[in-house]
Amino acid sequence: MALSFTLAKKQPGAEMTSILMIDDDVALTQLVAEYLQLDGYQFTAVHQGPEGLELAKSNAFQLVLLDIMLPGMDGLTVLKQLRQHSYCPVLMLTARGDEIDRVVGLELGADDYLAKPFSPRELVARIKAILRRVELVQQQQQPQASSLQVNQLKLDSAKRQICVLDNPLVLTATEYQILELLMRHAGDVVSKEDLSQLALGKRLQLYDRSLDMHISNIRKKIAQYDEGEKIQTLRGLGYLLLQGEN
Amino acid sequence: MALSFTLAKKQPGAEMTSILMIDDDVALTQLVAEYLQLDGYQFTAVHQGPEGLELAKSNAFQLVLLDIMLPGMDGLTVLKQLRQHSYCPVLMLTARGDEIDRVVGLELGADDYLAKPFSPRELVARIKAILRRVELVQQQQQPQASSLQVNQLKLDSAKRQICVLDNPLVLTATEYQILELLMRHAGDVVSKEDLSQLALGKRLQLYDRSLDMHISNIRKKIAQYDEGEKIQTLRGLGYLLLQGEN
DNA sequence: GCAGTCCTTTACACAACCTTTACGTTGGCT
DNA sequence: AGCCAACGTAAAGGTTGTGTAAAGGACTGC
Repeated sequence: MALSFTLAKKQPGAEMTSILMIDDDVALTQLVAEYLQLDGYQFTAVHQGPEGLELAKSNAFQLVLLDIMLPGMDGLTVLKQLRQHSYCPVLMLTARGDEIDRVVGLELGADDYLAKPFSPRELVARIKAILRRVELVQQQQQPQASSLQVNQLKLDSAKRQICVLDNPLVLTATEYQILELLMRHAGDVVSKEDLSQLALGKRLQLYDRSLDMHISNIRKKIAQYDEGEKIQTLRGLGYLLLQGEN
Repeated sequence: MALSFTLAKKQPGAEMTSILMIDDDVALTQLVAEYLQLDGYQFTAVHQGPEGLELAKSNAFQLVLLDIMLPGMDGLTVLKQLRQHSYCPVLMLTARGDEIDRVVGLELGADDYLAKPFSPRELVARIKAILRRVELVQQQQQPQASSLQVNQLKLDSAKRQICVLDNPLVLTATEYQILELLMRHAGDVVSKEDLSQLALGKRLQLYDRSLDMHISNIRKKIAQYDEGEKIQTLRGLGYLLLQGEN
């Protein structure tokens, strides 16, 4: 028998963001529960691997906090099995300095990691970063305007071309991706982390300057035709293409 | 997030693109259902081989997602039997690193493969790539202008001849096909993958340089008569015949 | 068989590209 | 002011994709 799925309608705002935590440390999960509920998240905690895996696989959660040191089923195993079914974002919780787990975890498809002990504030910040990025990605999957204009910049995504004052820019594939992202979010700050993951396809590492170089090169190319059109830097936050009058 | 999603419009009144998924993993089919419906596709899932085969044979679907590991009837068997009746495009879903299934599948006429676990984003991208290519093929089967001119190049498809500054080029069948494709899409980037599938009739493999050689030979032949008329390379993207003034 | 034609593979050179390095500058902080 | 982390960018380094000659196969017609 053929099953046809109809899409459950998602009301904006009606649905809370649900977070699942898989960690055997009950006291810790209670602490985290308090903080996340204060921030308006729906929170669920389980203390065993298999149980957590089942819940995570249900795709009922927008994010999973996964402890690596778990009794019974190892956290990395949980992650590996989860990844067979779901791309639900996972934030790993590792013992301090456990470099190996961290690397393996990221390779298995974790979205971020956080070393224990962590401050609740930092946890919330990481969670927000992941969720914001997921939303960016989903936005990118939506059909997008094939052409748009920001000040003197004109984007033609069918031709993969960006023009400044009607002069086509000669951009590399990466430069094009970065500039397109900035244009599609003109007026918003785009963080370096987001740019790196979406355009370069890798997490931003400490002392990684390659994104800065791409921005530098894009600026140089734009400046050939228009000295006024500038990518703004917001120190510590990211980059911004100003929308509207200069 | 906005609830109302606009569909990527094809022709007015054209029916929706229907996709059939044959996979025993119910949770996975539900996840895929959500994503594809968000993208405006009509989606149907079945969990058994024979049932899927029947549906696929009905030609009611523009594309079939086919899991290789199926209980009852093996995915490769389904594919083989489907190919006796239909040329409906098939995207195989294989276990990671299952090289053998992949190769056999492509030989049996699958259009692409995707290793599990995959990200919904990647799945959508692959689907779009296949559908775009299918559209290109159908476009080619339509009656097309029997002659057209791009800069100094003149195509006479009745004679299967292409002239540069009125000098007929001596092209092999493959070279003619490639150049015709580029001319009919002058001004657009044509990916190496598309060129390979449409002109050479095979998927582009890693380290496969034969397309490069054909391009090289075509360039040489064109250059005999006109040094200015050039096939442009867009690194990592494909080739392009510039339309209009040089 | 053999020659001819065509497609593909191999091999090497090169160019484009991305990243890293290194050093200079800026801007927020105490 | 002085410090320090973040940023700008030129130059060097490493990687990858492309150009192309030449060799290797596959096929055809004689």
